[in-house]
Amino acid sequence: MSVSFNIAADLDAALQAAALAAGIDGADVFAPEVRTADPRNGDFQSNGVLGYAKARKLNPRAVAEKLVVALAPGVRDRCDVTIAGPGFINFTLKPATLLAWLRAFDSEDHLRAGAAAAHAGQTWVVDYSSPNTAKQMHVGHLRSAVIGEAICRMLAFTGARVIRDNHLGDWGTQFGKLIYGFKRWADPAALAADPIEELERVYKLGHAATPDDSPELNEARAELVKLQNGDPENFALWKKFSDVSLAAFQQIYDRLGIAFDHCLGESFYNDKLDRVYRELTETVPPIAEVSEGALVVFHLEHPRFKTQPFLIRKGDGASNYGSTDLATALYRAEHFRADGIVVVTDFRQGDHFEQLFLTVKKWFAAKKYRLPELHHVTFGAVTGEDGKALKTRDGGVIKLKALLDEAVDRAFAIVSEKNPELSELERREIARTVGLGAVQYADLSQNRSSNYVFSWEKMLALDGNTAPYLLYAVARIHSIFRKLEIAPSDVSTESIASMLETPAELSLARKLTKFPDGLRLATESLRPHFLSLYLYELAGEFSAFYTADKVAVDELPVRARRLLLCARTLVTLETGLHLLGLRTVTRM
RNA sequence: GGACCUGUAGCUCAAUUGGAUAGAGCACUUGGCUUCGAACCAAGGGGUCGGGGGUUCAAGUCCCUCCAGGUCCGCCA
Repeated sequence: MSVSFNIAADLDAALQAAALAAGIDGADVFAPEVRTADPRNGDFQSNGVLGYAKARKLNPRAVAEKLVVALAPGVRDRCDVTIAGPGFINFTLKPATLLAWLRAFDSEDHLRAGAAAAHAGQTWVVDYSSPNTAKQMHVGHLRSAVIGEAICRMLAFTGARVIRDNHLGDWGTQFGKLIYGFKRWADPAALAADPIEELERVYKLGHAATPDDSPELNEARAELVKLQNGDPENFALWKKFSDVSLAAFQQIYDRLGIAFDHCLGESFYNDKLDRVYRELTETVPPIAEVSEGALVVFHLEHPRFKTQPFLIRKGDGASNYGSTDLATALYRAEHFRADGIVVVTDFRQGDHFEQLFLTVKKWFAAKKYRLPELHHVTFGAVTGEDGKALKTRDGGVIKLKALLDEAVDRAFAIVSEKNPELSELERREIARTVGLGAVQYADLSQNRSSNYVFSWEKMLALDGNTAPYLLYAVARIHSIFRKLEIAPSDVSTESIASMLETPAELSLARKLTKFPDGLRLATESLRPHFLSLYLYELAGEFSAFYTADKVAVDELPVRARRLLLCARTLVTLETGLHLLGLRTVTRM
C-alpha cells in the first residue's frame, strides 16, 4: 500500500476530485478543508462542506453524502468514512493504513524527505541572537537564540536552504566611550583572564567619566570619529573587541547547539548605506524626506506612521539602526537571494520592524527588486515568578553563562538522586543534556508572544510539558531495546509484526501519523510550541501504551509490532527534539 | 493622546489560526509496581474563555466598545 507523508493533503485532494466527479455546482472552487480531528471523531475531518452548502442554500449532509459516494475506491480501502453532525466528513485510518505509514516513515531521513516539499528550493535568512559586542550575553538574549535556532532547524528540515546570520550590534556611539575608557583604564591581566568582563568594566568607567555636555564626552566622540574614519589604532581596538566578544559568545552557542553561517554585524553595512539614502530619495516621489534635519520616512496610509517617522539617518549625518537594517534587507535579498527573511527579536521592536518592512516594500517596488517574505518573529519578556523582570538576588542582570551553569548543576543533582548507580562522568553528561534542554524547552514549549515565567522547579519537573518528561520517554524506549539487545533502527526485527490491535497500540500509532501536522503548524506560523505540544502529547501516548501493553511478550509477532511502535516513537521524539535544538539521551 | 501584546480552572500554560462536549501539568482526592525504568500510568472534582455588544450554519479565536496589566511612539537597538 502506498501512503504519503501528509495524509491530510491526500484526503483533501481526494475530496476535491470527488467533488468534480460528482459534478456538484462550483466544484472547482470547493475547498474541503481537511485537517486533523479530535481523536474522538476520527483521524481527519473535512469542514468545507458546511460553508459551501450554506453559500448555495443546499443541505450540507446531502452534499457530504454525494461527495462520500463519489470518493475514489482507494480512499475507502484506507479509512472508514462517516458523515457526522451538521455535515462534517470524518476519516478514521484503518490499522493496515497506520502500519503502512509507520513502515514507510521509519527514520529521520525518511521523515525529512517527506517534509521537504514545504520549502524545497527556497532560501531563508534567519537573523537571531544578535547581541552587542563588548558585553556579556545575559538572560535577555536567551529567547532569541533558542527560538531562532529552532526556527532554522524546522525550515531546513522542511526543505529550505537556511542562512543563519548573527546581526551583531558592533557599531555605534557606545564604542567612543569604550575606547575612551579602554585607553585609560584597561588592565592587561584582567583582559587576558576574562576579556568581556574587563570591557564591561572599562565601558562603565568610560560612560561615567563622560557625562552629557562635558569636555570628556567630546573626547569620547572624537575617538568614535577616528574609528569611523579608519584610524589604525582605534580600528585595531575595535577589531579586538569584536574578536574577543565572538569567542565568548561562541562558548554559549556551543552549549546551545548553535552555529552561525555569518556574523554580519552593523559595521558590515557601513559602506552600503549611501546607496540606501540615494535610492530612497531619488524615486519620484521620494520615499524618504528630510525632517528636522534627519532623513525620515512617513507612511501616509498608516494611522500612526503617517506622523511617527522612521528615522533612517540622524541629523548629524550619522547612520542609525534604521539605515543599517535597510541595507541589511537589501543585502539579504540581493546577495543571498532570500525568499524569506526572519528576524527574531523581542516584541518591543515591533514598531521599528513594521516601519522597516513598509519602507522595504515601497523601496523594492520602486526599484523593481524581488521582495522576499518578511517576518518579524517577536517574543515576550522573561520574568521571575513575581511577574517582574528576571534579576539576581541583589537586583543585577543574570548572565547567560551563569544561568546555563545553574541549569546543569540542578540537573546533575536530580540525576544523581534518581540514578546514583550511574558513573559520575555519565551523570555529568546527562545533566548537560537535561539541564540545557530544560532551559531551551521551557522557552519553546509555550507560545512565544506571551511573557515567560522562569521557574527552575517547573522546567526541571518530570511531569508535564517539560524536557525531562520527553527525555524520560526517550530513555525508556532505549532501555527496552537495550534489554532485548536489538538496535532501534534494525527494521528487520519488524518484518513479522502482526496487525495493530489494542486501543493503546492504535492510539499511539494514530498519534505518530500526526507528526507532519505538528511540524507544519510550527513551521508555517514560525511558532515552535506547536511542535513541542505534539511531542508532549506523543510522549503521553507512549507512556500510556507502555503501561497498558508489555512490549517484551513471548508471542513474537506481537512483540515485533510493539517494537515497531517503540522504534517509531523514538525516531519521532528524537527528530522532533533535535528540530527544537535539544540533544537527547539514551539513559537518565 | 495613538498603536501593539497579554487577559482561559486556585497557580503555570494549551486549544490546528472560525469547527463538534474548551484541554494538560501543578495542587487536592483515590487506585495501580514479585512483570520491559513508578522520573510513570489510570480515575475524580474544579470554567460567566476579563465585561458588554455584533458578524456567522458555527466564536476562546473575527469586528466594535469598555476594563486591567505590559510595551513602544525623532536622532539607542
